[in-house]
Amino acid sequence: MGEPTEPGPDAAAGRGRAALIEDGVEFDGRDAALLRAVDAAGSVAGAAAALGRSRARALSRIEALEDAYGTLVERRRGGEGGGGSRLAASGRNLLDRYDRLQAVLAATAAVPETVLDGTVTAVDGELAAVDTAVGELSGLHGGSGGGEADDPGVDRERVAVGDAVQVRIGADAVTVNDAASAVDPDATSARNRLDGRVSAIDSGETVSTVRIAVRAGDGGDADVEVAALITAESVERLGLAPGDPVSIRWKATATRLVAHAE
Amino acid sequence: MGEPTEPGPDAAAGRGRAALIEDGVEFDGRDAALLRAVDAAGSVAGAAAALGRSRARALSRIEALEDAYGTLVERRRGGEGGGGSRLAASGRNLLDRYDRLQAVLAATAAVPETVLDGTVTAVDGELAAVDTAVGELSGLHGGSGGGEADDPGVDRERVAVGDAVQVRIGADAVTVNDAASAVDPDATSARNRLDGRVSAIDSGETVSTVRIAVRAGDGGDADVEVAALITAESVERLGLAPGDPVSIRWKATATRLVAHAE
DNA sequence: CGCCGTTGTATCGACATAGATACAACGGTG
DNA sequence: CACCGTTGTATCTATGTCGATACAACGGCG
Repeated sequence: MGEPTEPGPDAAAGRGRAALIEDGVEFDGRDAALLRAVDAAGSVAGAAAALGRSRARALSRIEALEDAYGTLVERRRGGEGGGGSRLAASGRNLLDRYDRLQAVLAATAAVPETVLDGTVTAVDGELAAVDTAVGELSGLHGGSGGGEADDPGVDRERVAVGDAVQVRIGADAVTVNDAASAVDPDATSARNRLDGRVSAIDSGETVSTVRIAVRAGDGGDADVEVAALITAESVERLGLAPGDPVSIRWKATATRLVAHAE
Repeated sequence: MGEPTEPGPDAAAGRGRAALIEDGVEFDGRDAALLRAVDAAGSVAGAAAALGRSRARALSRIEALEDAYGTLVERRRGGEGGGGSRLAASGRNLLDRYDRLQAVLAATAAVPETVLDGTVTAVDGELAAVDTAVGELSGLHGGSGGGEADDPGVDRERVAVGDAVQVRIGADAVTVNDAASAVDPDATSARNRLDGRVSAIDSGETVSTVRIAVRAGDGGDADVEVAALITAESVERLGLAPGDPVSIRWKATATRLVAHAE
């Protein structure tokens, strides 16, 4: 218990693919490309040609999507140019939704995460407290809406006291504060707080990954490293350098608990 | 430009499905269920039977996965009980990775987000500044790794000055501070900061969604509402009530820019 | 040595999905 | 009224995936 999993750039590595689901119909990148092509070509026929796909199939695919998502494409036959199709407003919204989902997925692949093993000590609604090597942390469990249609196995929505879980802390959610000028803990909504020392700074073009070594309070374990994504400007402004004592802070609502396999 | 998109609980709604991708091979919920069943049954044959799937197919699927992800299942034939299979450590890691991805996806579906339309005013590496109705915000663009295998259309990785984009702010990344005790801006790495007034509080069991109305500086537009996920305890501690002036703050690295579809 | 249940491997058919093709319907335009 | 390119609709075929089935190889155990 409380064994820290090595954080690292590859902890969240792995590209992914995401799809929206409504009424059992998946909207994936292929569908997004189709809608975009319709928008660009002004007709389903032109879109199918541009994508090298069958026109009849493209049309029936759009109809299948519309059965689940509502009107996506306004089609008109006959008339000027023989007719044509335009993206409906709701179709554009769906594309935006997909793009944002894609952006989130790309971010989780690109953003380092810190993963700590721990055991649940208390559950209060959507929130749970977890005992880890660096002390007690609190985070959200279950997406309360992320039910899996194709994962009828164990329900991994809820956790219970005593469960072994992984605590996932996205590096983009961790705020680094100067240890000296401690912020009044009552003036902010950020709840999880740890003190540590900067152990390494990975400088990117404009964004740096700062690794903070936190003393493992439990037993004589090695230090746990927590990653934080910080703009290079902030690194400069805070004058961060390896060895500096800092205080890190992140919101419980940005912390996810995942039921650990085993 | 600067038109605020209505934030709301359904802004990020929509269930999703995610899959890891390596070497063009997708690892999805079905594969995760298979690996979990192998772990539980101790044999591929037993797992296939438990899932009602073909044993031969299950085995060949595992082989296909192992071609891309490395050894996942340690298989042994002959011997006690005729042989059997165990999940390899790397297989367990892959399952954990998938579960975390799934948790992130479920979270994005459950967590409200605020979406603002804007135009890019400056690009500096992975970071970009965007002009919106509530002033200039900075955020990350592109996942630099979220390339889509099935989306060969426009490259939506990079943005350029002048591009219309959507700024996505996850409610779980927004920190609420008491307006009175302003935090020293130089002591923290959080970069985006806005002042506003609490307009509504959606109290959940232990987590509340606080909506903060921010005056649209640009023109006479209506106020923009930004959502923040806060633990109920923090709401209590800060003594938040509708009408209260607050200061909100979130990290540029937790802000995503999405190229807007026209 | 034979039994047993498993891992390997190969083959066949069912099924779903996609492309290919053909043709009717539509409604501005010349 | 004929022309045109599009939307609808139907049908056939190719392809890939999955289940079903069959059989050889393996190795501990009685």
